[in-house]
Amino acid sequence: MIFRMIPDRPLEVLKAIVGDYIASKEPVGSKSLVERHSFGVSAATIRNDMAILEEEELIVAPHTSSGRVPTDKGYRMFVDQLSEVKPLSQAERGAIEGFLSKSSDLDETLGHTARLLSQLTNQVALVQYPSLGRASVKHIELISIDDQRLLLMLITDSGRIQQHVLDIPGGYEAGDAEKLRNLLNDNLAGKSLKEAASANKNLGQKASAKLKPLADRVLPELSLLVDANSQEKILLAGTSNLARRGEDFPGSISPVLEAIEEQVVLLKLISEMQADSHGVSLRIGRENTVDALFSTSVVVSGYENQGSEIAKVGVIGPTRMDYSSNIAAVLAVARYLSKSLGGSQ
Amino acid sequence: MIFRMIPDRPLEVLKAIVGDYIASKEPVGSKSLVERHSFGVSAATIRNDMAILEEEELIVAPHTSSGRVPTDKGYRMFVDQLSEVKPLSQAERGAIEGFLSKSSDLDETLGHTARLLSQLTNQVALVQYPSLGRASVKHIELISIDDQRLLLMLITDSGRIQQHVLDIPGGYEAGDAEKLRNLLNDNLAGKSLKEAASANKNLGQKASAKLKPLADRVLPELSLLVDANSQEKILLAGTSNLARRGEDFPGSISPVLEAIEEQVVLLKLISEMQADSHGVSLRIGRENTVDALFSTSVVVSGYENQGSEIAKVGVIGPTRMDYSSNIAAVLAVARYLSKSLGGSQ
DNA sequence: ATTGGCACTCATAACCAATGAGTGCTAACA
DNA sequence: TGTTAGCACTCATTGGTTATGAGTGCCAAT
Repeated sequence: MIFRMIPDRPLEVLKAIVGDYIASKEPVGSKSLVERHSFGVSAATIRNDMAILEEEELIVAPHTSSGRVPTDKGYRMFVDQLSEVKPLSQAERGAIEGFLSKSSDLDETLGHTARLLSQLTNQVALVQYPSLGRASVKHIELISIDDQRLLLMLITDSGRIQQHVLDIPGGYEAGDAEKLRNLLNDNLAGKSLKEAASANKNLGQKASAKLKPLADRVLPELSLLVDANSQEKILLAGTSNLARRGEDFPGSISPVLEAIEEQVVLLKLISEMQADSHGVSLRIGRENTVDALFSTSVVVSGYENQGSEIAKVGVIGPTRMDYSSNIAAVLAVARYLSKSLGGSQ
Repeated sequence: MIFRMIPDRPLEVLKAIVGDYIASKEPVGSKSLVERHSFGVSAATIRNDMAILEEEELIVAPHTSSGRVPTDKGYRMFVDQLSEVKPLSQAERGAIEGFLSKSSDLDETLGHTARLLSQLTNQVALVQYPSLGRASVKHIELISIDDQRLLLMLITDSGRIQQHVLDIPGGYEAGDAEKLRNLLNDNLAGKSLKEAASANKNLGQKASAKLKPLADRVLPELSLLVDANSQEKILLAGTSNLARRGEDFPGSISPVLEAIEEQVVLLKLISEMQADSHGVSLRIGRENTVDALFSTSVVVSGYENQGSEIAKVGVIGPTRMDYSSNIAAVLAVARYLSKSLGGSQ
């Protein structure tokens, strides 16, 4: 919603301010602006333009007589204007290619992805585990731990492995576990988790009388494993990057760290974010619903498996970040991650 | 190695200095010392004692005329003198009891442990995954992902689950995977990983001709999974606690964060640490071999499964930490973790 | 619409003096 | 010999005062 049309030059000035401010960390004034860019007009003219921008709350002066700093709204307008993002360097492409070349299991892949993204952007990287929402059952395994314990495992098509140790108070027979395992796989394999959850409920009846007690114990636990909401998970990497940018945060960085360590908060936040036409979604400063993140921006993009988005990757950093390169990096990593998963699962 | 015997009162003074400094963050002077403790002597006398301590490099004055601060050596002497540690509060005991009541799988247990310990101590908590060094094979599983892919899983008696996705370029038959799985379990289950690794090498011959190609592909990968050194892993929690204590670190906390995020560094460090008679081991300041950790102290203790130590838990924080309560917390958590694992695996 | 000129603001840095906590030393004392 | 009081000295911290200068807003001229 743009209430007033903003003329061209002021918009260019905004871009210049954002660019200079990101580079210098210093509020930028009209004079330094004209000497660093070739607007072809004088500082006074730029000042007039800046007055317009200030009127629209796109920039603000920290104190009466100092340079200007972009507001959240200013950053927002800046990124919305951003038509093409800064392409990655050859070295960066190389790094991405290199890391995904080796096929490995999901845990490793996501772990590497997180590290890669944090190194690429010098921000905190976040990688969400594939949501169980759209996943389907690849395999179910029941493994005997001892005579009173079973390990229940669920493997989804996205490669996620969920496991849980079950106490079977009365004990069980090895053969029964084997039979139940087969029963489960025959009935649930290939089904989406939602289907599986409901099918699971009716499965108790299919079980033979002998199998019944064990099934009654295992099936509810399986339902728990299948419960998508309770199984969301996020991987973080490069939190030290936050610390290095400590000056960018008003008080201390510790509330920020706390917030992103609190998985629930972060999950809620990124689940609210809807990708725009470029496939990327950002929250700038106070657009974040979480107080502790009011001075940070979050950039995320979805990654896919078999054509449908299964989770998100992204970075989180100070609002004063290089949006262009961060967006590029997030997009590239998301794309490569999709490719890597699509090819190997 | 104590070169000179230090008389009793100066030692008491050292304890008082450490205590006051931990509480106040301020260098402590002779005057505040006599008024907060009842030494029964005057400030001038305390000053003489302090001169002795300074002579021995147990304390140091930040600037010519200011209170004194313990050196690493001073902290070391302090903790070595520490006969009994501060017992945990009822609430703290409750928290520990509460958390371990619910049995769950290893991942969850260790995750909870890390969070618990970080909350208990307000420091960064670290929990090492059970080392594979002394573990034994509980179960091996081969699960079909698709016709060119197998998921190889290794479950140890400590509850650790290692997995890896294998490409089988030529494809394989479902029956063969099943047979190989049985062969592996029959020959390796119950063996220690070291035994398994060597037994594994000879297993190729036992495989029937038909099984041979698949076995040749799987067995080396299994060896990799069994390789104890490459599979070490550490869980961290509460890194935001470091940030809150930011003032305690000279430059920035970011190098510290970097160092502890670098698992290899941390693993090397804690593997060097040998528990003392109380079951706890600490590195104070420059005793740490890692430069970035020169202003931190590390407190670790081992936890056990079936009577033998399998890994370590601990905390890491500024040298100016409350050693007494942190040692108590680490010890208690390690003990309860041992109990929890011993009872459930 | 653009520009040069100008008065004004205000954060920052520099300098200075006052304060006071804390020390080391010495001489007296038990 | 160990302890104490007294005293001169150091030096980080604080507060106040004063430049400095980057940057602004406004206005009249182009």
